[in-house]
Amino acid sequence: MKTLSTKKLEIQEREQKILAAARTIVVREGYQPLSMERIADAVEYSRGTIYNHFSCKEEIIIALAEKGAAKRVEMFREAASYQADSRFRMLAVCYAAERFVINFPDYFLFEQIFNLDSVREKTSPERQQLIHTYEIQCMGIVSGIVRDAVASRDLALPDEITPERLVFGLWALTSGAYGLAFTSQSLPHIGITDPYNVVRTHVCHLLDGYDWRPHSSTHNVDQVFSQLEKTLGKSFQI
Amino acid sequence: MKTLSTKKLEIQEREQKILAAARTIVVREGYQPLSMERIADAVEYSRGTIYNHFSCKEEIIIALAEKGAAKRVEMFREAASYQADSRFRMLAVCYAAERFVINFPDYFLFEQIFNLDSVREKTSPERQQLIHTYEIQCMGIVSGIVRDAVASRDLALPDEITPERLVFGLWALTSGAYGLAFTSQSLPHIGITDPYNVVRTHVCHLLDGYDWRPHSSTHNVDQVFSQLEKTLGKSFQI
DNA sequence: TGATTTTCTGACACGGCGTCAGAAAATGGG
DNA sequence: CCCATTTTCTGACGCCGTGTCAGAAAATCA
Repeated sequence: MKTLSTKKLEIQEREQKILAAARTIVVREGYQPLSMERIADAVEYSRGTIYNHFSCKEEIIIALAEKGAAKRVEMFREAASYQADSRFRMLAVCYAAERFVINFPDYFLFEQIFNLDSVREKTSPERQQLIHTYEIQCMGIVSGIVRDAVASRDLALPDEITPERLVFGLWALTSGAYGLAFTSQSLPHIGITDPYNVVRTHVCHLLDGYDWRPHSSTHNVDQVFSQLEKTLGKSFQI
Repeated sequence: MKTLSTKKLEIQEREQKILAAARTIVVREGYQPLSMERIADAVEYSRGTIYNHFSCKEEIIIALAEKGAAKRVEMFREAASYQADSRFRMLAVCYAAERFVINFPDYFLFEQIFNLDSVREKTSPERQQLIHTYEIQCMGIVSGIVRDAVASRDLALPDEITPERLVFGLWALTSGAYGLAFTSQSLPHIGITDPYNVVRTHVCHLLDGYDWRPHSSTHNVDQVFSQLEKTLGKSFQI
């Protein structure tokens, strides 16, 4: 009975080892060299054994994308629980989104790969559903802050804008900017060397556009983010 | 001499045929089934001949991404030349960006595929440079409008915001939103069935956040876009 | 210890990529 | 029009990565 649990445990652990190995390869060498062979070599099991855990390479990608999504939820939750006014909490979540891509660029990459139809098609609906759930959770956290803002009169949304629509805008702005930060060659050419700062500025102006109080002019943006860095930065490591 | 030019012409035309065939396959069946074999079958030449034109599959992708980028520049140019105030012209370009992804979703997809490092790595620096140039042109058009706005006192940019930084924000917002519109399963779940409309709204509010006149409140947003649809919509077809 | 179940392995078939020697077609001078 | 030369085209070949599966190895259990 003892040995049984030993064996079962070994198998369970191996799943994580496989994912860790895949992640390491991608971090060190990029997506291109990621193959079952390489992973098998790294974990010192045969390719066949890997296939006992994951039915194809894409399932490994999606499993890693899922881990990343879970991590983001965790970070968002912590940021949103900040004891401050609604606007500050909103910026805290933006900070979390920023740290996520900076601290875990590989997770960000896995998400992008997973988003290609040709990859997603090959993955199990169950895991797709799970990622989807994490996405919904993130949006729930952020739209919750928007609702709090409305409730506390920090924000009066126009009729055509639901909290979810506002969230979508912020989501698009940040994910678009971080995507560009990774892929676009043009940014340095037009003098943008600090895309993350630009996002911060634009988020603030977008919130100002909706007249979300307290207005940018009353709070120094840099101060807000350096406070966030001090208080949240540490727990976002690793 | 006549036959020579005939042959040379045939070869030149074939290049376009190959690209058209690749595009058709992707439009009809997606990226996954795109292979040199399939393309060769479609154009009725052997695989070897295809390799005389393009050194690898990725070169075909990038060539298509390049065509798309050229198309976008053309659309942006037309939109920016609209005879109207700076804010209206800005919205015209946003409309062009929107029509681009709606009318040519495949070009949008090729760009996204090209943006993956693993794909881009395999392509020639020359073509990468060309796409890069188109990107710069688009940004030049948009930042030109911003400069016009500043010159005509429709807009007073804060010190920390250059025209390019504002452009980056709009670019991130739109490309992020359209990317999500294509890939995210979650949008319908949170009641967003018209992402393009949401983008329009957010762009307007972002411009309001920068106090770009005339302010949203004085111009009906829907009216602006329906006018754009009437005047630009037709020339953006095909 | 040996029968039974579970787990692991690597050889195999398959499919797509990129190459290249030789076939086929085009060209051009006589 | 013919044939030598050049250009273009082809498909068989080698390579690599995927996913499978029969049989080997290990674990379990009575």
